[in-house]
Formats: sequence, C-alpha cells, structure tokens
Amino acid sequence: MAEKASELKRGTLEMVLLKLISEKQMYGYELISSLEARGGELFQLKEGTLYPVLYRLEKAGYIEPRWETAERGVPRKYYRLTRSGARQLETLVAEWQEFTLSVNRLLDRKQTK
Amino acid sequence: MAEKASELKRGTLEMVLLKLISEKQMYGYELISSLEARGGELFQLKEGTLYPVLYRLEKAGYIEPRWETAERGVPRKYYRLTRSGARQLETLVAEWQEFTLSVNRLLDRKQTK
DNA sequence: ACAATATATTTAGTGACACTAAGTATCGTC
DNA sequence: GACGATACTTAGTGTCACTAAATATATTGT
Repeated sequence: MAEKASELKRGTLEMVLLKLISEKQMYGYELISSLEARGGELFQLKEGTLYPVLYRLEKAGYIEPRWETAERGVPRKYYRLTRSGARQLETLVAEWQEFTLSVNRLLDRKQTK
Repeated sequence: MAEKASELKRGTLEMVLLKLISEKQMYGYELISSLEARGGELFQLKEGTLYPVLYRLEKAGYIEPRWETAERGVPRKYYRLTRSGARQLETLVAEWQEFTLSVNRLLDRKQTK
C-alpha cells in the first residue's frame, strides 16, 4: 500500500490546489510546504506528485504560470487562477460537498439518530 | 475522464461496502441496487466494479461469503462482516472523518467566517 | 418444450492518477 | 568552489474504478 489515506486524496488534490492558488498566487514548492503546514500528515506530497498535477491544470487552462526572478534565490514559477479555473473550482467544491453528504448520510444510518 | 466524481469514490468504496454489509448480510447484486436506491447517480456501480472489490475484501479477511440457494431464483453469494472487517470499518471511517475535516477546513478559509 | 428475459456472478482489459526515485539547475554559504 | 538548500523536471510503477463481455441458472410467455 502506498500511503495511509492516499486513495482519499484522489479527486480532491486538484480542488485543493486550485483553492490554494485562488487565495494567493503560489509556486510549486510553496504549495508543498503550505500544505504540509496544515493538514499535517494528510496533504503531504512530494514534488513528483505535485508538478504533474500543476501541468495538468495548466494544460486545462485552469491556472497560468509566470516566471519570476527575485533579487535573491532561484527563479520561481508562480501560478495564478484563470477565470475558467475559478469556475472549475466551484464545480469541484460542489461535487465534493454533494459526495461527502451522500457518504455521511450512508454512514450515519442506524447510529445516534 | 471516466465518470463524474469517479475519483472521489476511491478510498471510500471499501468503506461504503463494509458499512452496508455490516448492517445486513448482502449479496453482490443486492449491494448494487441498494447503492443505486440511495445516493442516486453517485455510488452507481457496475458488476465489473463491485465484484473485484468484494474479492479484495474477502481475501483480506474482512468479509466472508456463504452460498445460499433459495426455493426460487438463482443461487446467491451472501457476505457477512468478520470481526476483523468490523475493526477495519471503524478505521476507515475514522480516516474518512479526519480527511474530510481537513479538506473542509481548507475550503472554509476566507469564507463566511 | 424452448426461446427470451431477468438474475447473479465471473473474467479480461484499459486508463487515470498519486506514488517513489532520481535528475537538473540555480543560488547562498563556508 | 564544494556543499547544501531551493526549485523544477522527468521516468517508471501500482492501485483501483472503469467498460465490456462471458457464463450460468431461473423464470416467463407462446
């Protein structure tokens, strides 16, 4: 088995990344450390996991890259959310909420109430 | 893309099936129609999706099959939850709740409150 | 009696995507 | 100028839900 709860991430990674980028333009490495900061063990990803997703999102037109070379440090590739990406984020969130609602309803049966 | 929200199912299908079987011993076909009854479009699965999961669960010792030939109709393979399966179900539910909590926390940021 | 349909399980093959691992390139520091 | 940190890239693997079709038995209609 790959990693605990790894399969759960499927289908949410895109949404999570779009959400983070929607709040603030970010570059890859920043996304990784940002995710590790919260969520703890969950959401931990390696570069090899992240970048392919970013390319996928870019190719789909949901995010746009922009290289930025600061006075100090390695050049960074910042991503910003496109209008299409914002719409996609809304869609994904709606699906997520509908899905979790269904699952939770199913789990709750014959419990407390 | 395979099917809307199909990736979300990953990691929850096992849990959902264990939950259903925990409530009542069921056979494959019954699980499919039972899932279709609620959840609507979500949770819809074909035989080719379901049975491999059942074998996986059986092989892991979480469920046990029992053939039953009723007076009428095709013989059915009923599954019951093992003690190990009950424990696994608890684990999966705990992981699921922790995961959804983390995701929702992340989604809620900079919203209403 | 026998085709047609419904029920039920089985098997084969495909694709999406998160994973591990390693590679490249630039910058700052000792 | 070697080493570590930062940052991005690429290659290859495995899991698992998917589609599709095959098999087998029971029921129903003519």
